[in-house]
Amino acid sequence: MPPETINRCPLKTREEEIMDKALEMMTAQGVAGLTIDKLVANVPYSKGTIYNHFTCKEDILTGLCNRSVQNLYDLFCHAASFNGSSREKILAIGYAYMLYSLLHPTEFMLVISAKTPSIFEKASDKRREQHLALEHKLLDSILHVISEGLTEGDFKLQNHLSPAQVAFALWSMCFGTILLLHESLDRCSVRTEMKLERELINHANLMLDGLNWQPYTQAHDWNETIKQYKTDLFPNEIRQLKQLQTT
Amino acid sequence: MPPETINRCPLKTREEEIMDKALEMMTAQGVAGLTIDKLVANVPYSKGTIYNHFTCKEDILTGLCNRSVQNLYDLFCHAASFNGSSREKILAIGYAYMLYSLLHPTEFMLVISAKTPSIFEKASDKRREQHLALEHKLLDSILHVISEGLTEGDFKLQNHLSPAQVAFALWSMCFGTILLLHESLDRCSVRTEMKLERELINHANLMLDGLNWQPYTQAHDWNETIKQYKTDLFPNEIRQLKQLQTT
DNA sequence: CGTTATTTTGACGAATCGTCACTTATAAAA
DNA sequence: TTTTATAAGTGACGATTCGTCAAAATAACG
Repeated sequence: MPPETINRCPLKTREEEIMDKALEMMTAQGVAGLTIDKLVANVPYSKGTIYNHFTCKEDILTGLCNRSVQNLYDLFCHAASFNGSSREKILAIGYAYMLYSLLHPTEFMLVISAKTPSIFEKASDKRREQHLALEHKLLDSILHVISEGLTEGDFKLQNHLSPAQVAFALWSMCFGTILLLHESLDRCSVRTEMKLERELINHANLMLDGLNWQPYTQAHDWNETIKQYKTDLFPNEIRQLKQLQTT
Repeated sequence: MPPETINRCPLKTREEEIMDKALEMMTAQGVAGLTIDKLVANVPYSKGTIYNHFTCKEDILTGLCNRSVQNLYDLFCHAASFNGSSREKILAIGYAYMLYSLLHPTEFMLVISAKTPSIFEKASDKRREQHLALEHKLLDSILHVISEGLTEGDFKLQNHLSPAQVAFALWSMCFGTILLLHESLDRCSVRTEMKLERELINHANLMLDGLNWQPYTQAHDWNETIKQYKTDLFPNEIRQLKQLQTT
């Protein structure tokens, strides 16, 4: 018999260990900098062992992506706990999304690349299913705030929009904005004049106004709300971010 | 002396020929299916000649991406020529963006991958500059419709938003929506219940309502406008799309 | 200790990228 | 026409990289 009880736990740790090192290498040398051979050299296991945990390189990437979505989910839940109106909560989720993309650029980019057929198709079924489940969870956390807004009467569904459609509208809008303005991407021509935080808030407010989600942009001091995000809701993340920017 | 006048023209043709074949291979076998060796085998030129036109594989991808942005620009201009209100024109641009992504999925995905540092950094300076210039042109075509809407009094700039910010808001929103709902991406968990055309129009209308861009969603028959897009503005594209879907 | 089941290992084959020394083609000069 | 200079084309080659697999190491059990 093989080592059962003894190895079950270390096995999980080892998987994390491999992913940690892979992420470290990618952060240092870009996605293309991750090489199985180099990874083997930086990890106390051999190539065969790595291929025992992951079916291929793309499987490692998808695994990292999943871990990332889980972390993002946790941050979304924290954002939804903001002590304020439902509109402030939904905006906080968008803000959390942005913070995450800035704090963990490599992982954020990974979430996109992992959606690419060339990567996703090669990943193992196990990690693929995991990914879909996690994504669902993420959307649910947004849906939760939406139903809160509905029950509190802060906005009404119009034009035959379902809550899921509203959630998706907000999500895709944040996603597009962050993606196009992300530092990790080589500056688009627009990038020069645009500041991510400002534009994200603008876009979100435009869409929330379009939804007639109270209070309107004009009827509230949103700068004050954002200040609260920074000081009360995400003080740790803001501090980390400042640290990151000075180095 | 080398062949000057005689070769200058064929050189350009040859470059197109190589890119055409590369695109064909990628459409058939995915982005990973494109291999220099395979490309050499499918083209009447040798590897050395290819490397004479392109510095590396990534340079070919960026070249294809640029060609794609140019085509998209042409489509945007056509959309902006729609015979209707400024809001109808701006919505037509979003619709054109979607049509393009459906008609040329490989090229659409390329526009994203080409923004990835691992690709963009390796491309030649020449193609990088070209890319930025093309992207600027693309944004300008949107800006043009925005200033039209402003001069016609269909909406007003509010909250200190500049025309460029409005253009960017609309662009990034369309981009995010199309990207997340694109067939080329493996279905997100949301994908199942969402239809690209419907959601794109929804999102655009939400944002345009937020901008107070007249006429409001409720005050106009947008289904009729979309029907006009299909029959009057993009009859060829719609036909091609139907052909594509039946095969 | 010996046997059996499992994990770990790294050398290997296959595929791919990009280079470079050499060949071919073309046009000006003799 | 022949020669020569220069550009363009070629494909064999070295260098990487991926993923496999037979053999070695390890652990449990009799």
